[in-house]
Amino acid sequence: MAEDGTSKSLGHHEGTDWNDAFQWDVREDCEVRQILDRIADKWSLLVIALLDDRTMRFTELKRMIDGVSQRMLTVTLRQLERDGMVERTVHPIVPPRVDYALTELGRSLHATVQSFVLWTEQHQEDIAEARSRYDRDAGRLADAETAATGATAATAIAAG
Amino acid sequence: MAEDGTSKSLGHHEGTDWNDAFQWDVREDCEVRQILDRIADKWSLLVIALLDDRTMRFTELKRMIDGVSQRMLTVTLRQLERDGMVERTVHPIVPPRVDYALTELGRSLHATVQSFVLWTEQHQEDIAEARSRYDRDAGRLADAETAATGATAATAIAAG
DNA sequence: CCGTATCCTTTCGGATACTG
DNA sequence: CAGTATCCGAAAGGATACGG
Repeated sequence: MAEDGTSKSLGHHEGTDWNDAFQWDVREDCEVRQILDRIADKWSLLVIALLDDRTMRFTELKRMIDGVSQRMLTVTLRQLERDGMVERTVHPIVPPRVDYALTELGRSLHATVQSFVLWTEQHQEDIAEARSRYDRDAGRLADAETAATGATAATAIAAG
Repeated sequence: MAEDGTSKSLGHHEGTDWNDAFQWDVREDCEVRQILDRIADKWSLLVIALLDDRTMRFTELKRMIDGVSQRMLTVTLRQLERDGMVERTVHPIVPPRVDYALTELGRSLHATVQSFVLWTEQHQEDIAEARSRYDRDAGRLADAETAATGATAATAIAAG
């Protein structure tokens, strides 16, 4: 493993190859972060997923997601509309009818979302297993580390 | 792995193509949702991204992300460790040294994350543009819809 | 039917202080 | 260095009531 502490600064992009020198702009104002926080929130991905199938009305979406409150569905749809992901069509009839559809931008995101969901489906058992293991072993390091430090504290003195 | 067929009500439609009959398990207890909420939170993706490059220590991560508080970095790392995404190695020396590395599971996620980030980078201008447009036109529907409903309210009566 | 407005609870997350 | 514990403000999000 790498012993040296050659920490590279992430403030600027130099390497363009993601596999070699992978680095984001990790700052708070990074746009990738902003956008990701938006579309990866509690409901957005579900809305995108459902709308990729077909155009839907407000009540349809609300019924199909059915954990969502009226307020949050409205907020989510407004955000997605603002980001240019969904298009909102109001039909001026007496019982109002509003249709929501994905834009081209929204459809292009769906392909990526799909791969994400696929990964999750493929690995959910691994994760569940890892969690069980972790929860079962909780508290094991109290013993282990006390013994370890007691044995090596006098011999292993590292420089700050 | 994952050759179940018991817990999912997803895959039993004849149209297994995502483009045709796309549907998730949209419920609250959907595991895809659970996992997605975990890894798509404020810091997890950044940690995964940085650790894919190489093994890092706690302070290194803290310095490179540098918007994160000590508390949140610890919480994030514990969650990722619990989910089997990162491995934590404690060296029993006097100034404690703890290394964090991605597991195989974590590395497999990185590929997907990468495509996600790529999409965001490619479309961030479109999104910024859409937002400007939306914000500029805020309030336009007050006039438009008032006029529209006023003209059509008497004639358009739709059934419930 | 499709929202908006308000209230209120829960959660997130930073600041700080302390431990080994 | 690498945490843990506690406090507290901010934000997310549900419930409800009301409006067009």
